[in-house]
Amino acid sequence: MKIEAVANQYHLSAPTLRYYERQGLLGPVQRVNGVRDYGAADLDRLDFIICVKQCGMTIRQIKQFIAMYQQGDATINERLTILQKQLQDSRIQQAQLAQSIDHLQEKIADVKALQTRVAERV
Amino acid sequence: MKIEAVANQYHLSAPTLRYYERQGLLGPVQRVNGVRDYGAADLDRLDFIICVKQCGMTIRQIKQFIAMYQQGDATINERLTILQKQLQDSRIQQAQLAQSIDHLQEKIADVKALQTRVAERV
DNA sequence: ATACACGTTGAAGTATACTTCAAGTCAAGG
DNA sequence: CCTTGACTTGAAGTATACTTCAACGTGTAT
Repeated sequence: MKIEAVANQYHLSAPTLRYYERQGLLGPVQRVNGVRDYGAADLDRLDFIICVKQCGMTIRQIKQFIAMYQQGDATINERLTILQKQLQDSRIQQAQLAQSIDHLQEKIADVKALQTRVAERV
Repeated sequence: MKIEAVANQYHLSAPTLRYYERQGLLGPVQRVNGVRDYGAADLDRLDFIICVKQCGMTIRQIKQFIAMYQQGDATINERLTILQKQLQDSRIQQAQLAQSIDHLQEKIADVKALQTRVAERV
């Protein structure tokens, strides 16, 4: 699979994929005549990257995690700890977002009430 | 209320509060001998800023919203539209986060299973 | 064979959101 | 009086995550 196809499928840009690779998150991806050809393993990895990124991990943290992954089974406990910590943080983030959404909804209700009064006055 | 007290209460730094004010999000806050003294209205506004920021609005967008708010009732429909759009976006964001958290949980389960097998082998 | 689409690289540029710094003011306590 | 600590300002610096650029290579269609 070539870079633009991957970019489209995963809703990111080709430069971003190259950037991820340069940062050591992805690949090195196999080249055919110098052109990247993403395999199943690359796509699985990309899937993981998008997942933990959405969960709040930075590029640097993902990079470190990938590096540990590449060290093999010796790092498995540490990796598990990192992921569990990240899960915990993500849940906090999730709770805060839920709270802010509730808050926003209330503010919208307030503005709506105000809007009605303004409309009546006109 | 002085800047450090506000910063502590809202879990952000004094420079951030000054930055927000410089960006036109907050204030202008009243000064007593040149020192900021945050009033109830300022704190309400800060509360709003933190809410919509958590919901995904950028500083620039909040700034524009505040500017519209300061234009008065004439902008009320537009403001309501912006907030409703933001609520919609936040819910999408919330759904994506929930999905990524599920995804992460699965990955953790996988690593755990692998960890068990590695431990047995040792 | 030549144009066009799509790929490559390294380097520099951009956007966002702060943070840090230097230099100074001011009120309270020893 | 003078030091200490918290505040002020404008300007410059930092971190993160990309994006854009320039110059060039390659495979397919006309």
